[in-house]
Amino acid sequence: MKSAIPETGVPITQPAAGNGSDRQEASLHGEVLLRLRDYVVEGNIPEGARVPERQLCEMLGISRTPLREALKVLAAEGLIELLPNRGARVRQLSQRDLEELFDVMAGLESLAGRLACELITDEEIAAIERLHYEMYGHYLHRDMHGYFQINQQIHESIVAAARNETLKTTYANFAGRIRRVRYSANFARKRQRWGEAMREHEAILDALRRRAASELSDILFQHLRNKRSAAIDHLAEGRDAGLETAPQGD
Amino acid sequence: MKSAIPETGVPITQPAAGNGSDRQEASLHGEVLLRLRDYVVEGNIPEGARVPERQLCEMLGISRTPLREALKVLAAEGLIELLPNRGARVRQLSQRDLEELFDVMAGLESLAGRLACELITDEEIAAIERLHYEMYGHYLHRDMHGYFQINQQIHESIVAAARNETLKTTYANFAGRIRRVRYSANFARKRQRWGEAMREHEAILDALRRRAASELSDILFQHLRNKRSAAIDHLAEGRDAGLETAPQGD
DNA sequence: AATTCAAGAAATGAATGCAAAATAGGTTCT
DNA sequence: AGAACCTATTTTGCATTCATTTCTTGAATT
Repeated sequence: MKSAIPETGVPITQPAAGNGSDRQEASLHGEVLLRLRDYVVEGNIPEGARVPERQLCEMLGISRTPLREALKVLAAEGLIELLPNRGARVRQLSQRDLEELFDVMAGLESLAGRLACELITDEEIAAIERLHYEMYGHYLHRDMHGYFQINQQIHESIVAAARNETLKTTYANFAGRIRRVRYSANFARKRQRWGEAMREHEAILDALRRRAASELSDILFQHLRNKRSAAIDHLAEGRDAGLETAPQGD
Repeated sequence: MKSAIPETGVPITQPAAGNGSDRQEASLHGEVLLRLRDYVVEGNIPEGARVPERQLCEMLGISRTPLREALKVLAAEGLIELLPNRGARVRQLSQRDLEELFDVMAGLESLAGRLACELITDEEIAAIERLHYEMYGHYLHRDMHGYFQINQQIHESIVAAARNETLKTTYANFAGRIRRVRYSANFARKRQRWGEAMREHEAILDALRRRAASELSDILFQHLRNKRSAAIDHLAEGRDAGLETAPQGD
């Protein structure tokens, strides 16, 4: 059979039992939504692959009703797409889609920086500085993975400093959509681009210290724009080489 | 007796039959989603009011399954909230929520302006200029309603000029969330603020003509920020005066 | 008279059932 | 042999049904 889905079937026994994150959802639908979202975001289903309801139901140990509700929400979030009478597919992002998503992310981070300048505390800045130096260490050791993680923490700290939950949620949504690509995009960085990124980060910190809102906004946008280029280039190469993440199974 | 919903019950007979907008949704769920979203955005249900499923089902002439799917999506969009075992309520926006939403809108428009500078054509700018002068006419005649409409068209034109469908969709989503407030916020404009807004619009056009991305980004953000202040002030007054829940009827 | 409690009614959350559409498989025709 | 067509199976979309939970209402108690 053509099950595009690995049978990581862990039925929902207790709702959100014992996980650290503050997932409050008590309803089955909410639980399914969270699990499915993670499942898709983490790339467990190949891009463009069909997602048969029945199989997911069995995997999650629920009936189709709450599953279908969750699918509708995920579709609204842009993670999957629903083909009329043909079920759900994991959304396949075209190059243009990625460009658009990266630009929106850039806009959101740019906004976050602007807002952060208004209320950020010296302590928060100090925390970001510490992250920055930690990241610098990873840079020096050419530890790409560590660098990537800290990098993400820095950007998240800036978003958090914006003190805008709506922004944070929206940012998280978009981040989820491009997560896989983002990851590989970071690995795609050439040495040269890596050095650039470090310098940009220093400029970000500098602007943040001075609470220079407009300037920080510009720098962040440009920084993300550069990331976008790297990511798109990388993806284009990958796809040209024929390793598009194809619908496994045929 | 406690039906918060006016019985504007027009059952769904033909799916999206004969409406001009390109609502393609062939599925019942999609149709319900579009109708319900409009219904809520247009303020037909008072803020904070319960949205009984049964009543909506009768109103739309459908069963609960597709309705509940639509409600889940609307909740994900932030238009309504779902209380476990207690049904759906139209989301009531706190002052803080509004501030956050306005700021995110400001960020999105700011981004739109920045992106627009990259590819906008002279014709598009000319079109916006025409709108601007038309709006100026409304301003001179103190025609608030006309002014408001053109104003919105201008902002939408800028978003369109950004050539980013993802941004456009996201923008539309947030615009829907604050639509009611936005409207009354515009009416709240004092003469003085109105004049300011006109000047800001001129600055926007100027920056756009020069394709000055960063500058336009700043101006747009500030412009929306000022709108935000007006709106929040207005709302605060209204709520203090006790007229919180809203327009229903017209 | 007010409060508390309880039983019935109603509404929600989820599962099941049914009709229509799509897919797969085999057959026929060129 | 290959393409087109027709039928059987699967899958989807929606309605209906069932089980809990919440709300209502009325009676009993203090």
